[in-house]
Amino acid sequence: MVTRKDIAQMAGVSVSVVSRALNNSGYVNKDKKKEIIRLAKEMGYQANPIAISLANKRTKQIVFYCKELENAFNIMVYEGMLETAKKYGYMVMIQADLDFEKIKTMMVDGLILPNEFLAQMYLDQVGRNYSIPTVCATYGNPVSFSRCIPVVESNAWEATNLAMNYLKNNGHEKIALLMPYDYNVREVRAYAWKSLVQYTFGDNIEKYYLGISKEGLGNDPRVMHFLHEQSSNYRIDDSFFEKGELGAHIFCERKLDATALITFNDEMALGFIKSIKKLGYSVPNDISVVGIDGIFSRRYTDQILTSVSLNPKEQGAKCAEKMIKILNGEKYKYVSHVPLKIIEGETVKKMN
Amino acid sequence: MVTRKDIAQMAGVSVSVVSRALNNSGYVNKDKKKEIIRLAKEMGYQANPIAISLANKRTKQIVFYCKELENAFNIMVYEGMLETAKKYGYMVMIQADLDFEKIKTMMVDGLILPNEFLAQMYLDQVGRNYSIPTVCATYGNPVSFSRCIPVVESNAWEATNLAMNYLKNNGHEKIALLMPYDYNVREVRAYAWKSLVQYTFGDNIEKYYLGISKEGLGNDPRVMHFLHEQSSNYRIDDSFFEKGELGAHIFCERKLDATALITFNDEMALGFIKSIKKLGYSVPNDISVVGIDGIFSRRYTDQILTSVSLNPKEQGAKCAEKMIKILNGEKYKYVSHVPLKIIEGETVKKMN
DNA sequence: CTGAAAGCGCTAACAG
DNA sequence: CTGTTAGCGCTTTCAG
Repeated sequence: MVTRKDIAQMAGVSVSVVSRALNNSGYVNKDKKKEIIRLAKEMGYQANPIAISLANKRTKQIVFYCKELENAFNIMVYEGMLETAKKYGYMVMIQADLDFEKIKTMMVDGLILPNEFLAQMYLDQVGRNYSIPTVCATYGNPVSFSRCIPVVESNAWEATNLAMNYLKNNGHEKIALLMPYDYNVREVRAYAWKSLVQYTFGDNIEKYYLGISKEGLGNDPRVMHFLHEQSSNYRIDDSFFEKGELGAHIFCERKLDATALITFNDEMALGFIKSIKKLGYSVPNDISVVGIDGIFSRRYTDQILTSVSLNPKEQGAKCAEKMIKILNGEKYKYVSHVPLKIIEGETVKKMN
Repeated sequence: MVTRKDIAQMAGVSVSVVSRALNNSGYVNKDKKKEIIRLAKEMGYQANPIAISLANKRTKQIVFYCKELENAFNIMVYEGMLETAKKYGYMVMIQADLDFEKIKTMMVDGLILPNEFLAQMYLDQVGRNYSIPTVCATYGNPVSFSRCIPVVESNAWEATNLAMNYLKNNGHEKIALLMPYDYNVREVRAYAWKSLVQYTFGDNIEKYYLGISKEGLGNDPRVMHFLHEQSSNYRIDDSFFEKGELGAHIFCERKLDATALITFNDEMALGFIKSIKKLGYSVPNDISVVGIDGIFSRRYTDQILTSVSLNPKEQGAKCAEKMIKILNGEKYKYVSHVPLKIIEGETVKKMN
């Protein structure tokens, strides 16, 4: 490996001069500069990024600490970061091995977390005696770290409201909710839905909440194979789709008279739609479905899924932007918001 | 930031002793060692990975240089790497910004490339005057770098043969091929298919090759919007699905009497199936479909897709393993192979 | 405009 | 067993 020292020797100058020439900083004789640059090229010189980082105390690298990469949503978030960070000369890498200890050994300037739950875990596990500039993508869920980590929020509460409004405007009254959690879990989509359907469903409300989880379904054997979930530190979470499928069965069994359904995310919607059709329902004639996410798998179904987009790409972009502001010591807002929008598909029936 | 020097001062020893204690190397007085470790914890010491890397001349990091992350196949490859590398104390990160120059500024020990085409581009663009241990996942395509980069091959030629055999065993004779390339492009699936159907189709062979590309379809306006493809350095390649959809239309227009179709990958199969059903065909009654990949989106369609799995996870694992052998200076095979297998789904009709 | 020198935080002989 | 010393490759004063 050729170093600046080698070039200096060849050029008959000192390393400082070589550094200044190559970095375009400080005074260097024009001719010498040219010669140095020429030599560097000729000798195939490549700056050692590690040495630079050690001296500068910054790496120009940011890590996105995210598992569940099979979920296109996260990829879209990453894509947004990547583009924005690039503009500022930063690189963003994905690190999917969720070993929090390992994060301390990473050569990066900052850390971006994909949701508030992970942020909470992170703070609990390593937050005490370790700190690196951190930004978190959030979804409006109630968490306690609110004041510790700057966030970029794509509000799932609002998203649920949007979905509800859209369905109501299309004449739907009885709207069920499909979730991967128990009825009692504090989740913002559930809050939004509950407050809006309370009057409609009254005491029956819980029936219209399809909570696909061990707690929610008790000993239902069909849910038991989702138990593997907690088992491995890193796993392909392929269960949203399956949970959606199971949701369809439960929907039938409960003989729900809902004309529409909102799902936790698009993946669950896809699973639900596949199974509900097999069970003899037609989408959207018998049941309308609205997902939340806005990922491109929406297109996979026979009818393109109607979804509330959480705008993952913009969220990612804003995360990167905020991170870079922090690293540059610039002013930044503690909380920023990402606008949402309905992406109309073909899974909602117009009742009016 | 507290350093080993600080700890040394506190403990009244030299940095070497601290280093030896913390690294568990060389002789250190037992009591002093304990005290040092205690102090380190108490003072919240965190080793600086950059300094360690500079001194050791290795980072214990590997980069997987891969765009098209929205394609679950690549994610599965990554997942395999991740797990294997972890066992050996290595981290694998994804870098999706395909700026080859940037690769030189990365603080990693090795580079894994996702396919032979990218490897070719890499060698052409930066291979001359830069070199870092590199491993490439390949698919049996004819490329010229064979001697420069160790590869882990999941052979798509074999996969195509497997698919053909499977279809033949199920009584299919006329088997079409759906590809994202022109008929004349050198691609290994096409080779395999051509040699097996030549006798069946004779001069008509080209009709049964559905090549969804600008060159293949000439001025067909429906293919024109795929032209954006070359435009950006990083892009979400969402076009396989759409190309599959277009493939269905062309299939109808050509009034093909094929009873089965093999597709370049699973994504294309999903697109094809969605559209061919809209055009009034039933899958698998009117047309059987076999994909190549074995990704989990297979499940999204009403009938689970039958596919030849290229075993992405194992391929990724082997890539990581080979890389680590190289880095450790151990012996390794230049070419390794990944076993393939048919994953039966519901998209192939038994004709016999 | 240039070069010597100190330093980034850690490793690894090697003499004691 | 311990401490000194000389790096790793680059940056950045600061005196000349």
